[in-house]
Amino acid sequence: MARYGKEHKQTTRRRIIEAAGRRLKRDGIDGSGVATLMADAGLTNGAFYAHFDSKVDLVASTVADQLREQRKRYGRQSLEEIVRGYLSPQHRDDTEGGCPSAALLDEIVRSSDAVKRAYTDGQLAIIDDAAARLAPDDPQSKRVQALTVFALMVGTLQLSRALADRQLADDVLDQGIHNALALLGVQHQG
Amino acid sequence: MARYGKEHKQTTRRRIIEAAGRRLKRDGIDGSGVATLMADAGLTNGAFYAHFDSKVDLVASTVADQLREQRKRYGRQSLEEIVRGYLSPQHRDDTEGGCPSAALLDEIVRSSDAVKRAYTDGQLAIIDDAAARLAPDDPQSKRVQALTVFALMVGTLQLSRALADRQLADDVLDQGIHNALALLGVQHQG
DNA sequence: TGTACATCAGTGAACGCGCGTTCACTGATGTAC
DNA sequence: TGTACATCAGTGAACGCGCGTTCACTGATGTAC
Repeated sequence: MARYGKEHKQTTRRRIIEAAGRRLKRDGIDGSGVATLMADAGLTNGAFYAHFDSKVDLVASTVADQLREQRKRYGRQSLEEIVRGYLSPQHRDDTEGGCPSAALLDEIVRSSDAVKRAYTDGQLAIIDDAAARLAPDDPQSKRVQALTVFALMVGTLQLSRALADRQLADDVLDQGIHNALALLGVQHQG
Repeated sequence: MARYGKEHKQTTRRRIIEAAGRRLKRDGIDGSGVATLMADAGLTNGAFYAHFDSKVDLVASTVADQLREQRKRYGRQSLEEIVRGYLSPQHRDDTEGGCPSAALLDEIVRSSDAVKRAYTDGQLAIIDDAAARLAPDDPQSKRVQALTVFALMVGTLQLSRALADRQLADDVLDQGIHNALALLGVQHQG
């Protein structure tokens, strides 16, 4: 291989992390091997350790990246748009492109401290953004509420994904939107 | 080994399934090997296939058993007791003795159809019990509500487990109890 | 009552395989002269 | 401008290990005589 500009290696690292985001959410952490993760990025297994210390290092970096991207996306939407998008059939049917919490939360809980810390830090940043919208003058007062509404959304999406009955799964999403908006005190019709 | 009474093999099977319930919730499905699961039951790996067709068969049987036990336990409690017990610090800190949904839901979603079917069937039985309490004359009308409140509880417990900040994790549980009881229309103080 | 045999739950070694990780090597490019 | 060399991202084979699964064997007991 070639000697590239100094940005090349960083670009490759990003490519690995982005592909890993999709793969991990699809097959789980334990279900995704290093060779597969590298093949997804168009590379072979041997190059992995030039970019990451270990698989755990990649997982922690990927979780952090996923949450950073999610936070950026949510910054452009209203709380109601976030709730409606989150609890949509499209999101339910797109695990690999969707919320990392819904796909990986209970595997993250079982993971090493590095992964848990990356998750907690990234998630709380998203939560604090939401709390700041609920109470711009005292965000701290809305932190727990924002967390529990997010928990409701995560659990509802997971359960909707587990239900084989499509109609029931759709009804659960609609009821989840209703519950989430009610707890947020957001006005809505439907 | 000996030739035992005809109930002996069934007893051993139960022992494997009960130990597997704890191990799977602790280490996850992919994280629990057949040899470990058998050692937990005081046996060696070779005997496994005298009791189960495959690891998937054990997982499906264990998920079904876990939900059957959970349903039985909930039959002796009021809805408010269930909610308060579910969202207690004790339950959060006892993953291996606790709710199989909170520990395994997103891994179950990724599993084979046999495991998903065992999960859906067992979970809906619990949900229909709850719906029958909410509206004895028309349980069907409360099914979706019962499902979404359960989803809230699962998501809240998972998130509480992920948070390193103990105070915040406790506050999330308390707020979750408040939200769940409010959505159920149950009177409560606190 | 005593002996020979059938039963069968459980043992433990082995199977091929993919895991995370290591490492000697490759080869296209930028740099030095 | 042309050649020799240093760089270093990436390759691909190999490591020991644990995975799910198979199978020849064991040995304590119940049954037959």
